Amino acid sequence: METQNTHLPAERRQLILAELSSSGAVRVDELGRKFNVSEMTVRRDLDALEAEGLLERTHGGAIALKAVTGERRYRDKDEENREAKKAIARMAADMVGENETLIINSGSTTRYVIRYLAERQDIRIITNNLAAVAELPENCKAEILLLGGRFRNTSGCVVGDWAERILEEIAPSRAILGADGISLKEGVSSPIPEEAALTRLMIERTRGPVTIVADEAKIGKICAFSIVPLSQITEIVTDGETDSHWVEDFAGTGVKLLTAGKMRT
Amino acid sequence: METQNTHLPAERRQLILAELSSSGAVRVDELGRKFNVSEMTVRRDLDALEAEGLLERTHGGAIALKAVTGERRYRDKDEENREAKKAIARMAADMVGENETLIINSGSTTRYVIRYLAERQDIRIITNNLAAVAELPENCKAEILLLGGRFRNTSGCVVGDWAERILEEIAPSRAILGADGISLKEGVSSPIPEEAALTRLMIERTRGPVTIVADEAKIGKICAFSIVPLSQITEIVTDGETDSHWVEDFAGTGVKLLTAGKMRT
DNA sequence: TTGTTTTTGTTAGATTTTGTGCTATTATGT
DNA sequence: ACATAATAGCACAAAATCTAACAAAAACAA
Repeated sequence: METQNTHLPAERRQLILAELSSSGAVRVDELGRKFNVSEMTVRRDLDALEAEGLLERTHGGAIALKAVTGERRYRDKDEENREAKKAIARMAADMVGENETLIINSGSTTRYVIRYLAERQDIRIITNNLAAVAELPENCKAEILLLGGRFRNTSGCVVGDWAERILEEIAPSRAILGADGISLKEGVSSPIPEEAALTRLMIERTRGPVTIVADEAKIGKICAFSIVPLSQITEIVTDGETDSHWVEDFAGTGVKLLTAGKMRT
Repeated sequence: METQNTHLPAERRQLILAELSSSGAVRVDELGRKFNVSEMTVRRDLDALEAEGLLERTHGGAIALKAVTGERRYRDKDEENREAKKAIARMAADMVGENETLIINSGSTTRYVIRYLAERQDIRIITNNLAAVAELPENCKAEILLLGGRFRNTSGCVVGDWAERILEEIAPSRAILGADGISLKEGVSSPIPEEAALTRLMIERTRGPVTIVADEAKIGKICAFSIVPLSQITEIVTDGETDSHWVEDFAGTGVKLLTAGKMRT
């Protein structure tokens, strides 16, 4: 290899973090060879990064933090606000009438929606939420139709062309959708362009009510990729913690704002 | 490739936990071979993990804690022949060249194939095997494309029209397929009509070799729904337990019969 | 330039990890 | 029951890695 290329210390640490997040673990000796520095220098880098809480130091190297990377992923990432999300999901699920065909997108709140609705015999669920489908119990009754496409590991869903083309042949009676940002001026938004595009298409294809499920952390937030303005939404289901200031502001938009209480189940 | 890659102690313990949560139990000798360390080292790892309350130590290995194991479903159904399936999967995965686009169907053996191949940066995997995709680790490198369709809870896959229509636009370079029945006269077969139809279409679309993975329990079996005759198959990978009588019979068919030994990696 | 600070390399001793030989214990089959 | 094989545990030595202190090199400021 060619590198007498001397990296800046800070640059080198960034590269270490990048390597770590892609492979899960790094070794002192490997990094030393890779950057043409002594192992002592690598150790100092790792110690500094650990002091910043960016990795976990081990013998011989370092491993990624469990909370960030470790094998559990979307399984407990939504630990935060779990009870609120369950309450929201339950309320949204209870609004579904008999024999409906639903379209549901990815996200941790919609995962609970799917879990609740899967117990019903009379409905069909169309979704790109692979994580939700994979964890359904053996005895689930609803008909589940999964959209195809490229698998996004980080959010446990599929996106892309295949899903979009299938969607164009479908006219669900209702949509229940999660979103990372809900804002009065900017409407509904997502940090992932492909997921934003798919959700937008889901809304276009829906011929009945469009319900957004979002816990209070999402309210007032604006993400990089806009999905639709609020005018295209029928109602928003959120939780009791939502700032009353926002509740008032929504009053003028024509969008119903429903508040779910705490869960018991 | 990374076979003699020496893992960090902490990394190795994480991998042991991952293995444990996916298969429910691990053996000392297997782990020793897998990581190229002595059995004593594995025992020390397991003891340390038990001291942390992360697993339960047993003779010959360790088992997952019941509380942690939780929801698995099609995860432990394949308890039978698990080692044989892993060996078969490893052999089939090692046959894949660089930059290939693979089509892989549902089944427990193919789940291991996907797990192995997902570590490779250079390939694309197209599959209807939802169970396999859902359990992939965070850092998997391959591009994963999931077919859409109706979710079959019992086998953890999708089937039906959507998948078939997408397939018609694809020409993968190789197919690695599981099947429940392999017979000289009746060829490859499946007990589920929809899965049979999808697998047949996968074979039709493949422009390179078609590999069937099947442990010895499937050899000689005939299921209700025929997929293709043996003449359409390039090779079959099975395990060492297969009756030598069958091995001879296959000799005349022009289909290669490959036998995987016990696991090492 | 000069002096100061930061970064890096080297050394030596301490610590951790690992492997091996050996005996004890447990599992398995007859 | 017994015998046999597999597995576990202990102790010690060897290897790898860590820590700390000090020195050299580079970057920086005046």
